[in-house]
Amino acid sequence: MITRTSGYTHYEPVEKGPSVTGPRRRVTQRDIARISGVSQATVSLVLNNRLDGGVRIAPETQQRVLDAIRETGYVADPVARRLADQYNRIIGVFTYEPVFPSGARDFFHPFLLGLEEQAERLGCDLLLLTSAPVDGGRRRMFADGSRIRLADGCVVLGREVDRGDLERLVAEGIPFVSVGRRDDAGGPVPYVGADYPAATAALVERAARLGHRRIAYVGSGEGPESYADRLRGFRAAAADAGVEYGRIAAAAAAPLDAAVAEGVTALFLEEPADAPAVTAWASGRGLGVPADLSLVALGDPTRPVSMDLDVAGFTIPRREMGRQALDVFFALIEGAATDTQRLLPCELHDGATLGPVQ
Amino acid sequence: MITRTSGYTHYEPVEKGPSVTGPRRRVTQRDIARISGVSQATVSLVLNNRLDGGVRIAPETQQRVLDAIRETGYVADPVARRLADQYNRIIGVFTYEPVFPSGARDFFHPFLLGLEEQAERLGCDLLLLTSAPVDGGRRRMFADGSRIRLADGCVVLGREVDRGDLERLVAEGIPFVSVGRRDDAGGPVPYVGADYPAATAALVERAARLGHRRIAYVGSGEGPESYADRLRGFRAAAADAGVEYGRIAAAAAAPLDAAVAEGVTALFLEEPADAPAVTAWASGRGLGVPADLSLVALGDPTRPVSMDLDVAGFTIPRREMGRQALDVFFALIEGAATDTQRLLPCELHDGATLGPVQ
DNA sequence: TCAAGATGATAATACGGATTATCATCTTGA
DNA sequence: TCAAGATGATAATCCGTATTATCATCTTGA
Repeated sequence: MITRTSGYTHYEPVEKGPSVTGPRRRVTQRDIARISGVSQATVSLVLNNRLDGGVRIAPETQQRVLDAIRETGYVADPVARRLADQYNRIIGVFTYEPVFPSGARDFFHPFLLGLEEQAERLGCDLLLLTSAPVDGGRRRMFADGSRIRLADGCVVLGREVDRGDLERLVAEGIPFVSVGRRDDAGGPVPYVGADYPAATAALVERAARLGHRRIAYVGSGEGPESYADRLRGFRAAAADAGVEYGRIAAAAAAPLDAAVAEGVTALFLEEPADAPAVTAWASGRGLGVPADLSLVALGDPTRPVSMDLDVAGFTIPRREMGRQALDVFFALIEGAATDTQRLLPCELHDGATLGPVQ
Repeated sequence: MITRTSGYTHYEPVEKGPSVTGPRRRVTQRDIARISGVSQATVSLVLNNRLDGGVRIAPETQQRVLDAIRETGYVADPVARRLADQYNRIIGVFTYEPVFPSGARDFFHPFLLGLEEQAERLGCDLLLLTSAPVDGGRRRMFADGSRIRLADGCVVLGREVDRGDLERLVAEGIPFVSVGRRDDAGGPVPYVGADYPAATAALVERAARLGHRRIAYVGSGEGPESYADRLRGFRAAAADAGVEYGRIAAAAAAPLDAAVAEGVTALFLEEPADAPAVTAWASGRGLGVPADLSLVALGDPTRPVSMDLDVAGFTIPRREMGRQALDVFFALIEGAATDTQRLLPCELHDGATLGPVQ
């Protein structure tokens, strides 16, 4: 059987009806050349201002070409440029989940805000790789007919990123930057992440200063790098401060009860979204927060309407991460020497759930 | 002086340092051809399964080619593909304001949601035209070096769209669709809009049935098409229902006072975001809502609004508008016969501010 | 036996732009 | 007067793929 490796479908070859304007043809350098009475090569040279080397074009000729360009509104076809040249100033944005989720409290939104802001500043466009086929709820980066190479490279967003995809990006030498720290994948992965270890450690220290002697990390501490980073920071800081610590696998009633029974006085939630559930559990047990038990969310304090509690935690600098991701990307492309692995500091948030031990 | 018309700057031609993997060259059809001892054309033919017409390739030959493809992991370069074809399945998204505003209740968000959803379904990518220069707070569509022609066409978003830009889009035959109804611009403008007249009329009729005999439209009724549409629907329905009506230029205290003095019992707000201000004014005057005065918001609030009042009005089907915008766009591209000017119904929202006249 | 058809594959070209080698033509200076 | 250099512009080629026209070679039937 012959499989279609390309996976690409043309627009329907429907015969176009009698359109008013006729079939739109792009204005090409050939057209500009014809209009201004020069060759295509000349147009290209003028356009790219490549008059440095041995090439020279008379000022009047240049002007004629530029005039024709202005009149026609000519713009170089980025696809052609990409083929001949190497870059087209299009930066792909790949996400495993839809870029625009329906939830109002959108996780990706701030990242995109930063990306867009910087893209505008740098004069490049963002290509949302929406065409990547979705398989089992997640987009596939390298499916047949993958269009990821349309752009100069890409920014990878996602709570959890496929290891294989990263390896392939590295192996194929496709320039890319991950938003969020990633472990090596057959080579160092460029990223701009949040400094979870430092932020978590700072909060642990704060708890220690407030007199907490037994604290617990609530969560798996594995899976996405961000989870592992939190746990790592937690452990290191607790050990440094001489605080006893343990880990609770999930924010369920049984393990939480056990922890409290063992004298734990502060809970550090890997997943900030667990805060409401834990609060409800505490309330059900008659535990006052922070009087009897302190609560820290290791990430952005999520405050749904249902919760009146101002949970202590830290803020991930999402917008700035987006911005710097593009900076790193350009540094990669241009071969500039910069740190291509950056961890940005998080802003600590005091909140009202971390108090002294009674 | 030579001006750079293209606005395009190459990435710095900096010499890349000694990379570990070296510059990996893509595997091309030529490579496959060499490996399997055939011509590049044969590879392409096998790959695309174009063996229907006069072209024939022996099964064994096909197998050799397919084997080589499998061994090398060859993937067609989408860029070259686009060049050979006419379209690149990239759809530009142009907005006059930043696509990702910081406001939580983002006005554009639902539109983009629909666009992304449909783009994924149709297998095309969205190009956010972020490189368009901003001039006086608004993006310029046709600035020098505009990259709008970079895509197969574009979707235009924005509360208010520049007439000149639309005319140029029409004149140049660039396929495009406006999200939101637009007046003709040197030709019919394809759009997917909200049916403001119908929604507004429905609310007017409802007020009439509730006994209101004097009602007022609060707003300019001009500027964006959406304002004019609301006023038109308002006038027509009021006349039909035999209700006396007038217009108040702005949601300011003086004209509102005057209206009430003249016996107006229901206010229809062109700009839903004015609701809080009007509510505050009513409360200040001791007017009960809806006991003494009914209030209707003609649409969704465009600005984040915090209000305890559940204002009667209607919901703009933003997500669906985004979806159908892409449908219309493809219909244009493919020359399919469809209505390229669509008004989608809004969903009426009862709320608690429209009541019977006491 | 040989023209007509079938079979299998390729050369050539297009797509639009970037780049290099090359070619005219014009100045100079000796 | 004429070679050397300066000047201005272009032809040719490449990038990777799709497509069409064309070309060999082999069968077949009368």
